[in-house]
Amino acid sequence: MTRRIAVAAESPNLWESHKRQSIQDAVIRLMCREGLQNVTMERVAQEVGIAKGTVYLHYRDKQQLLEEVKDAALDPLVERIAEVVSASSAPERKLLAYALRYLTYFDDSRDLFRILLYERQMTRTTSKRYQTGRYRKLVEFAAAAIREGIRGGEFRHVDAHLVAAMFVDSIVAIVNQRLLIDKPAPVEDDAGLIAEIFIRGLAAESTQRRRSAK
Amino acid sequence: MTRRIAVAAESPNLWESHKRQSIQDAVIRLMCREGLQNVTMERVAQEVGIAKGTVYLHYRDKQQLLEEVKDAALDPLVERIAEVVSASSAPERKLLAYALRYLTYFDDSRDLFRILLYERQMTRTTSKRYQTGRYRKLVEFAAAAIREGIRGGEFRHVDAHLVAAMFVDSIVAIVNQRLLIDKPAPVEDDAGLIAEIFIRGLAAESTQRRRSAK
Amino acid sequence: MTRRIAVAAESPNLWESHKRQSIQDAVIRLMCREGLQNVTMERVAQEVGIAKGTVYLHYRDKQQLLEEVKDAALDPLVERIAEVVSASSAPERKLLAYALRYLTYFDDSRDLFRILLYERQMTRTTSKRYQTGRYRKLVEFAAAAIREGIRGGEFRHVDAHLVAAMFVDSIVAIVNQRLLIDKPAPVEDDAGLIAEIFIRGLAAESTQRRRSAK
Amino acid sequence: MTRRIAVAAESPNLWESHKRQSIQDAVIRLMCREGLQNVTMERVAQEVGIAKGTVYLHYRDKQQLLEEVKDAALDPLVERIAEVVSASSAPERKLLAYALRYLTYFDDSRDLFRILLYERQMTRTTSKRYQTGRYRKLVEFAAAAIREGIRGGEFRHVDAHLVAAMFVDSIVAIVNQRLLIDKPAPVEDDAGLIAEIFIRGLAAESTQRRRSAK
DNA sequence: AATGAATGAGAGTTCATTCAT
DNA sequence: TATGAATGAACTCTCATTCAT
Repeated sequence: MTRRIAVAAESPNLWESHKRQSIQDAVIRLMCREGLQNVTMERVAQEVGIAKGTVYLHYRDKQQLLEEVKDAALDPLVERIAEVVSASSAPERKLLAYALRYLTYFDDSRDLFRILLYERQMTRTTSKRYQTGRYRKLVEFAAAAIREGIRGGEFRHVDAHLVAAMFVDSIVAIVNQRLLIDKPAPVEDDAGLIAEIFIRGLAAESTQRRRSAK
Repeated sequence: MTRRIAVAAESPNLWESHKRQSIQDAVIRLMCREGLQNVTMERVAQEVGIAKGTVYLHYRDKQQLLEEVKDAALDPLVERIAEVVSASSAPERKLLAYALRYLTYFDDSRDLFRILLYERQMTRTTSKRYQTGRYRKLVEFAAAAIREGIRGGEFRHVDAHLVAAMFVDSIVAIVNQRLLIDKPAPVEDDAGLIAEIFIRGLAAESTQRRRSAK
Repeated sequence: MTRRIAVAAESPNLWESHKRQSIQDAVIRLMCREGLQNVTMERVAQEVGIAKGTVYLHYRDKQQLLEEVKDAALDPLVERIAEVVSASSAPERKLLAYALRYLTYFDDSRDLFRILLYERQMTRTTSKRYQTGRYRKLVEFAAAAIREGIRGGEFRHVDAHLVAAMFVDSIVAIVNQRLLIDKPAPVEDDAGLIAEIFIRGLAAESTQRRRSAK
Repeated sequence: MTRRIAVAAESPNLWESHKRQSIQDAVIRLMCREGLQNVTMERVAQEVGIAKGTVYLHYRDKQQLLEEVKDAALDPLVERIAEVVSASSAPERKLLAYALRYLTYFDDSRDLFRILLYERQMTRTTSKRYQTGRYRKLVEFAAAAIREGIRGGEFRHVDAHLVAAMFVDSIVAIVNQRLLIDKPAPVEDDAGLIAEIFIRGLAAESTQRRRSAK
């Protein structure tokens, strides 16, 4: 998993950054191994092998730590999705690429994201950022692609935002299903399924005809 | 809302059942009014008007209470959805009815379900039951309808279970969007949108042609 | 030391009151024995022989506990002084009685009051109540007596409030001196000294003459 | 404000002395600006612009630092009062001069002295030194003047030490009142008031007559 | 059956002090 | 001499759970 923290060229900050990293890693290990409930500052410190007070040298309080862990884990996803949407490909390709990247990203570290996204305290902790932030962004990215399709005549006139939410959560549903299955299909297949359902589901009449005429 | 507690044939247990009911109601009132965070055993007892210790006469511990509240709130949904799927209508109608009932159900008491389903502690509490239980059932119901459509030739050959998961979480996505919007569209509209996306998305080539020829 | 807590006629409140009393007593014992610094909730509970959590059953937080200890210790003083001032005796007698009661009151439990009044945390804790409250009241009582004397012609025209403050703190000074001395003089003597200094110090010219003519 | 630290004849210690000075200044700035509560070793070091550990090179611990700050701030007062008392003027003039210098001294930097003298932690910190030290000295100075007056026949036979304590705390009372008032009277007026009360209060019968005959 | 006072482990947080560099 | 990261004990407060009545 790639976690990126703003690291200026200064060397001491690099070191500081390493330590924050260790703490964040400990949080994640703890989350995955013992559940969010057991992520106490004491345990975190213990896990890193430092004193409880030392954690407070790097993070103002627990909430800040948790937020940063979440951000570090999810921001790259948002960025990667943003790339997809700002590309110049057709809306249909965008939806496909969107689903593909999403699935790929989560496939890398399933457990972590399940906790990060679906454990309550995490949601609480960052609810504001999340609701107005990441999730909303992800939905908006999808909505943008859909609107583009509508404008271009490929898609029917639908409430793009609503369908975008469906699209995003459909991906999440697949992420979850993949978590439950021992040997899930290749991400490409599942991404293809999602994209196809929505592309067809959204297809304008004319497109449908063309499609069916193919 | 119909809530059923395992009641053996004994008559005095009816009284017991009443009391459990009061406690559960108190939990729900508290959840909606003050948030899950403030659902402490103390407050629950206070709300019912009994002593804290008395709650433990009816529930082993807090977790059991919370689980039962969740079950009581969500089981009726599962039942109502089950009815839809076991009807003899066409798969397309079933998906529509499914989405409609789901949305309607949640629309009735938004706050409660938001907490019940998306607050972390609730998820934690019942995560096992949920994953192997209710959610799975709901997905299976949708999958059944989809398989039916596939067998009947109306739907393409897809992984019914996967698409069913997408379908269910798409509804959840809409439920969530409706929670964020002040004046959401009529449930019928949103249910229609969901159903249409998936029906079209799933439509077999032949069906597509027929549809587009309409 | 008499501490009085509003005790209604109800019996359970009496019991509750007893327990609060025990806790307050423990606080006082701790203060005197080991200093305010060692008055932690843990130690207090230990001293009473109860659990830390139990203290919080009776007091919202530490501050409330400390405030109540202070109030319980000092309110009676204020009441007793209030009696003196509202009597119908001559201003001179009032000042004497004032000093006497003050000294007597503190003489009963020296250590306690030293801490209560002069330890910083106590001042902090209750600073608002104190500054606008008890101390101000005590000063105002003395000021009232002085104003009365001014109106009656016995005292010169002075800033009654300022002199009252001097009067009160002079008493405190004597209280403190008594705390430092092994065998202090009888309170009556010291009270007499204070009263005489201020009565003479305030005496109007005419009064002075009369006095000196005696 | 002149602060003098015991500096032996060694020259390198001059430098040491400078650094202690900076630290003490920082403490005072911090006290006045943000309150005693925020005087942590961290903040002190920050304020000086040195590392926290460096502070411990100059002061054994926090308590020692605070004590020295207090000493440095109050010793000059004691010295100035000492001058007054050792002068050759009449006892009445001495009391007036005493009060005047005292008030003037505190009037210069009210906030600092309020904290230094009345914040709990400071009192705690230096209570022993204070009681047997500075305060005692101040009282003794006043007592000396009073005894002088008694010997000279101007004052009545009273317990000089006790009245001296009253005198000093009366001044403190006025200092405090001045701190609470927006626009206090000129120090001369208040000093005059104090001195007059005590001079008259102490006046021997003969003196009283002379006075009233004026 | 019902009570509710008592418990006590454990949470997050602060800060004076130390010590390897 | 100076650093400042690290420490860890101590603090206040919460709350699920127990148990004598």
